[in-house]
Amino acid sequence: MKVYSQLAKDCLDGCTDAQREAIQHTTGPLLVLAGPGSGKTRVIARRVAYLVATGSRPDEILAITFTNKAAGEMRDRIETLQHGSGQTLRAAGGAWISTFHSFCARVLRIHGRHVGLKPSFTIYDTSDSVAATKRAMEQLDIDQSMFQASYAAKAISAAKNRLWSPAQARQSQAKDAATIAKVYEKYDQLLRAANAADFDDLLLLMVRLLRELPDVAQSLSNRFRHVLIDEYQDTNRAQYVIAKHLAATHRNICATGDPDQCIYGWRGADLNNILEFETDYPDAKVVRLERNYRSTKTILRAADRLISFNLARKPKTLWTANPEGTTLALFRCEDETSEAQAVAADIDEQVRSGHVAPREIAVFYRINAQSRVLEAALRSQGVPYVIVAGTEFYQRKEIKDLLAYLRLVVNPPDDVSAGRAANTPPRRIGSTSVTRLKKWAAPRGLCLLEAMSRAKEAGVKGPAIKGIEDFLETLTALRAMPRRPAAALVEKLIELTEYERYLRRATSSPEERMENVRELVNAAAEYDGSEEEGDLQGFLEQAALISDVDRWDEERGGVTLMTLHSAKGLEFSTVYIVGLEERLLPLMRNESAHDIEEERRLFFVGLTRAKHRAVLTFAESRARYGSRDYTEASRFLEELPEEVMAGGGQGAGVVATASFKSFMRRRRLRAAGAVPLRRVRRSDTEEIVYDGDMPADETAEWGKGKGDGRVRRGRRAGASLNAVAAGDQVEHPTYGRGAVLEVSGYGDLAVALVRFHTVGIKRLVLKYARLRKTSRGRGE
DNA sequence: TCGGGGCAGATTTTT
DNA sequence: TCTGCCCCGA
Repeated sequence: MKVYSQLAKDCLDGCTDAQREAIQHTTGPLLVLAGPGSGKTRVIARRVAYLVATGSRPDEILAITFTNKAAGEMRDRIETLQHGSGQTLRAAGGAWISTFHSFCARVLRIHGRHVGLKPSFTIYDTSDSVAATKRAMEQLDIDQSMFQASYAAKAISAAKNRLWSPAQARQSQAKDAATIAKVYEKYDQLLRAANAADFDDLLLLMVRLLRELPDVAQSLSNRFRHVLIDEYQDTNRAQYVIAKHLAATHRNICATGDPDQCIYGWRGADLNNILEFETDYPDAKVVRLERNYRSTKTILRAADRLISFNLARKPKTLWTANPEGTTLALFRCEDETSEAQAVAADIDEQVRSGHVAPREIAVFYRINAQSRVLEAALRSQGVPYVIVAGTEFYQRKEIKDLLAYLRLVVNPPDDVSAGRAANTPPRRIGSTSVTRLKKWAAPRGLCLLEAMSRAKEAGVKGPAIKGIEDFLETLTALRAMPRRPAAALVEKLIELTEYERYLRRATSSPEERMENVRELVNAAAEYDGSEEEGDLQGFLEQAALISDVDRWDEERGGVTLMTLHSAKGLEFSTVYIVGLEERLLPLMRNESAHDIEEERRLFFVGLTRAKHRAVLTFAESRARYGSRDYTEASRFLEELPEEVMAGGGQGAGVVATASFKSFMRRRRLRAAGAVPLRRVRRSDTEEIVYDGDMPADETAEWGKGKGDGRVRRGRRAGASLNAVAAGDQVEHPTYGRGAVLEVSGYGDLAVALVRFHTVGIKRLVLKYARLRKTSRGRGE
C-alpha cells in the first residue's frame, strides 16, 4: 500500500485544483470540460495511474481515445509515471486503451458469432464498402445511373451511424430512402456472407451484441469498473450507446472533451452527447479546465473571439498566464502557388534565424488537395517536411492489391478481396469468367474462391482456367505458411506473384510503387516486433484501423503538413493555416445549408494548436480542377479581433498588406459593391429576395459611416441592422410572421432562411429585408 | 483478355 | 489537373 500512495501522490504533483478534482473523483460519473491546451491528456493519464495507485486493477480500466496514436501515447505516459514512482507491480500494461473501433473489433473477434461474424472476419475500409455496395446494386439490378455506388454507400453509412436498420432507413425522409434501404439490406447480406464488417459495423454490431446478449453486456459492464472516453464531443450515436452500456454496472464513466472542438458532425458525431451528459447522468460531477498552458495570450484571445460567434455552445472562459506573444500574421497572396511559396519562405526564414526547429512547425489546410503545392514549395525551398496522409498509404492500389491476398489467406469468403486479387497481376481471368463464377456461386451459397476451385463445373473456359489454377496455388502456398511473422508472408506474396515485375510492366511509376510495397513489408516487420502475440490477422486489423495521424512519425523532424481534422489534439510552436477563403474555409460545395459553426470550430482547433505564433494565409485566386477561381477572404478573418492581427510577410508572392485594419476595410468595400455575392439558388422553395431597393450610393457609404466596423461579439448576421438568429420569431411587412431557420453570411451580406406561415421558406438578405424581431429564440 | 486512348467527373474532412 | 472508367482494336 505504501508504494501505491507514493504513486498516488505523484499523480497529483504539479496539478491545479481543477485537475486534481478530475483525477481524484473516482466514483460516479464525471464530465471534464477541457479547453484547448488545458492539460487534458495529462489529466487522463494521471487519472488512470491514480486509479491503479489506489487499488484498481489495470484490466478493470477501459480508456477510449480518438486515434491509435493517442492510445499509444497514453500508454507511454502512464507507464512513465509509474516507472517514475518506482512502481513496477501493476503496470498499466493491462489497461484497455484503444479507439472505439479497435475495442469493438477486439470484442467482436471473441463474441461476434452471435451477430454473424466469425473470428477471422475482415474489416472493410471505405473503398471496399463502395465495391461491395456496387455488387449489391448489381445484384438488385439497380442501374448506376440512378445514383452512384459511392452515394449509396454514404447513405448506408449515415444510416448505420444512427443505428438504423434497413427497415428504419426506409422510413427516413431522405431522397431515395426506399432504394437505399434495399441496397443497405443486400449490402449487409453480402458482407455477412463475406465474413466482413465495415467501419460502421464494428460499432453497430457491438451495439447489437450489447442489446441482444444481456450476458455478454453484463459481463463486459461488470468487468470495466472505470470507463474513460476522450474527445467525447466527437462521439456518434453508436459510440454513445456503447459507452452507456459499458458503464452500466459501475457508473464510473469519465467523459472528457470540448464542445468547441466537435469537428466530426459530418460523420455522425452528436454534440448533444457532451452537452447533455449531465442530463444522462444527473449525479455527474463537472470539472472545467479553462486555464490554457499552451498558447500566448494573443493566440488565445483570437481563438476565444472567433469561437464566440458560435451560438450552439456553452460559453466558457479561456485564460492563460502565458506571455502576450506576437500578433498573428496575415498573408494575402496572389494565388495558391504564391501562398505556398510565401509559407515556405517564411518557414525557411524562421528556421534559419534559429527561432524554431522544423519539427515545431505545422501547416494546416482544409482539404488534402491543398497539400501538393505546399509540398512543392517546401521542397524547392529545401525545407524538410513530413506529410500526414495525402493519398493515404493503405488506399494505394499496390497496397490494396497485396492486402487483398493477405485477407484471403485469413478469410477465404471475402469476395471483394477475391475479386480484386484474382486478376492482379493479370492472369487472363477476365470479367467474363468472373461474372460467370459469381452467377454460378450465388444460388449455391458459395463464395468466389469456392467457385474458382470448381471453375470447370461453373462453366469457365479457355485460358482463364489456367489463370485460376495459378491464383489458387498462390493462395494455397501462402496459407501453408505460419501466420507469424507477418512480414515473411508479405515477402513470400511479393515473390510468388512476381509483383515487382508486374509493376514495372504495367504501371507508370514502378519505382515509387515499389517503394510503397517495401514500406508495407516494413510495416509488417514493425508490427511483428511490437506485438508479441501478433499474427497476420492482427496486422491486417491494424492496417484497416490505422488513421493518418497514426502513421505520422514526428521523430522524422520536418515541418508537418496535415489537414485541420488531423490536427486535433496536437500542438506546435508555429502554426500556418492556409486557404482562409470563403468556400474553402469555411468549405462549401454548393449553396445548400451548411454547418458554418462546425467550420468555425475547425478553424478554432487549428488556431489553438499554436503555442507561440500563428500565420494565416489566403490566395486571391485558386486553381480548382482545371480552371481558376477568384476567391473572397474568409469571413472568419473578420471575426478575429483586429488588435491581434498584423498584415504583411516579405516572402515572394505575398501581396504586401499594409495592415489588417485597412485590409478589412477594403474587403468590406469590395463586398458591399459585390452584392449579390452568392449565386441565386434555383429551387422550388427558396429564392434570394432583395427586399427594397439597394441604394446606389451604398458602396460609398459603407466603411466610413456607422460604427467602427467591428463585428459584435456573439452576433454575426447583420449585427448593426437586424440582429436575428436561428430560432427567432420575426415579422415581415409583406410575408407576415415567420421563424428564422438559419442565418448565414456576415455583416451586410448576411442571409436568413425564414419559414413564413403564409408563403413558406424564403431566403432574405437581412440588410434589405425589413424584418422585425417579435420574439427571441435560442441565443446567448 | 489486354492495354491504349479518350473522356467525364471529382475533392471535403476519417475510423 | 488528375484519376478512373469505358470502349475499341489486336
